[in-house]
Amino acid sequence: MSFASGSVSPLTLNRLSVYLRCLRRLQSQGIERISSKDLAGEFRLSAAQFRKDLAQFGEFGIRGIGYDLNDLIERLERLLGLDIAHHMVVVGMGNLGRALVRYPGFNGSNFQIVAGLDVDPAIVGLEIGSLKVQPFEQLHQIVERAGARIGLLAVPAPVAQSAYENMVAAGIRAVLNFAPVRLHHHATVYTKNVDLKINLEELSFFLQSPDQSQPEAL
Amino acid sequence: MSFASGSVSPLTLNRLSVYLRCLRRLQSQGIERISSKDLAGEFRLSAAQFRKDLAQFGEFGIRGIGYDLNDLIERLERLLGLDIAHHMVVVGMGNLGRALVRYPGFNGSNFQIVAGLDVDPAIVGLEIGSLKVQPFEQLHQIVERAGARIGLLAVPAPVAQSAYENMVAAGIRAVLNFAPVRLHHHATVYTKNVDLKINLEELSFFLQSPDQSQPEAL
DNA sequence: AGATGTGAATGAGTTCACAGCT
DNA sequence: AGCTGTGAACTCATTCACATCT
Repeated sequence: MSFASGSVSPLTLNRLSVYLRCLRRLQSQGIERISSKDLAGEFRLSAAQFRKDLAQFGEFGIRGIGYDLNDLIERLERLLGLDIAHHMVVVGMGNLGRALVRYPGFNGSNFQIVAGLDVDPAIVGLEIGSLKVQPFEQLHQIVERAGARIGLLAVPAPVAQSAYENMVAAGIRAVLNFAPVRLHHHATVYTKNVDLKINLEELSFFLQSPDQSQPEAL
Repeated sequence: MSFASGSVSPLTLNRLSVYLRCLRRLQSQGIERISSKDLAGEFRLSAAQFRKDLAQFGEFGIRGIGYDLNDLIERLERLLGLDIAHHMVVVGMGNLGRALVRYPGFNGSNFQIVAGLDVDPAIVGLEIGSLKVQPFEQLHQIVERAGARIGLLAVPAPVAQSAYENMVAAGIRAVLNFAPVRLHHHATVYTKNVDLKINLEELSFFLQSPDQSQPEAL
């Protein structure tokens, strides 16, 4: 593989995930081949955008025919790095951290939570799902031993920055930040925010005008 | 208020939420006035973009001086509809639904979960946080009585569409969908997806090339 | 004929740079 | 002098329309 991954837009990338999901659904229905037009019709996507998105990474279809589902799915999975297992650690085992550990969507996926950590001695040692909460001090060893590269940051806002820095120091290479904070983030660690309140505030804004509206995207 | 809210980009809107958060932080530090340049410097924002974003809604600053924090915060809150209480219902009280109900970030905010519902009789009746899980059949009455306009959809993927339609029928006006599904959504209901796996797959992609990278945005 | 892959055209979003106010 | 508010320039993203291949 050899694409300057820094040059691919997150928008494109997130759509690839959506495409993949749609394709798998069709595959599970026994379908083996589809055109961009039919795919778009089925899932309200843009056929042109589907083709343009793929075009960044090579040729995937057969002119005059369409796309072979098995082939396309496999190539998209490789493209997104879903052909290898990703070990993740959860930092902060409050309500959110626990929900993440128990999240059934990870079963049968290539994403796996290998440890949940917390600083609070009252939480350390608890059994959550199949994991025992580990003390935060052991972050470095755990990350190293488990080969974890992804960290899910689920601590309270005031301590998020400090926890983040510990994660970076421990060798974590990508972070999903659930804390409602603008992290001062390390340049070599891919850091993405998932912020519930920002989404709610967007809904709140649109609730003010009682006209129809659709965001779409993601 | 009178802006065609349909014409405001979610990008702008989400940044307004970020600005608001940053401004509150400064306010809590006793600061009363700030320039766009200083704000940008403090929180790695773009000063020009900050001004442009605000410009869509009127004039907020004083030329030669900057912005009055109290005034700006208050106006942004009104703008986003954060001056009124938002009642929310959670549909699907599995792990995620429970975490949402217990989420401490709602305390002291204008967002409040007034009910959690589930179809599973084994879950109905459970006490989660300060709520007792209600049977899904009562959705309509609960929405009506509580004046809930926002719904948090936290059911398994296969039943998400059907649950969504029930929510729309019950009078919900805006939905945050946590299920990994492309909903066929109703035109008059503002529907937004929050998708953990899509975010992880984005991280996965970038983990493949070990160069530095930053997404930024939201 | 039919669907892909792609340059060209359009549209959206961001940054620049400065006029205008305090 | 300093900072806002904003048209103009630019960059990024999406859509169109067609040449190209099966």
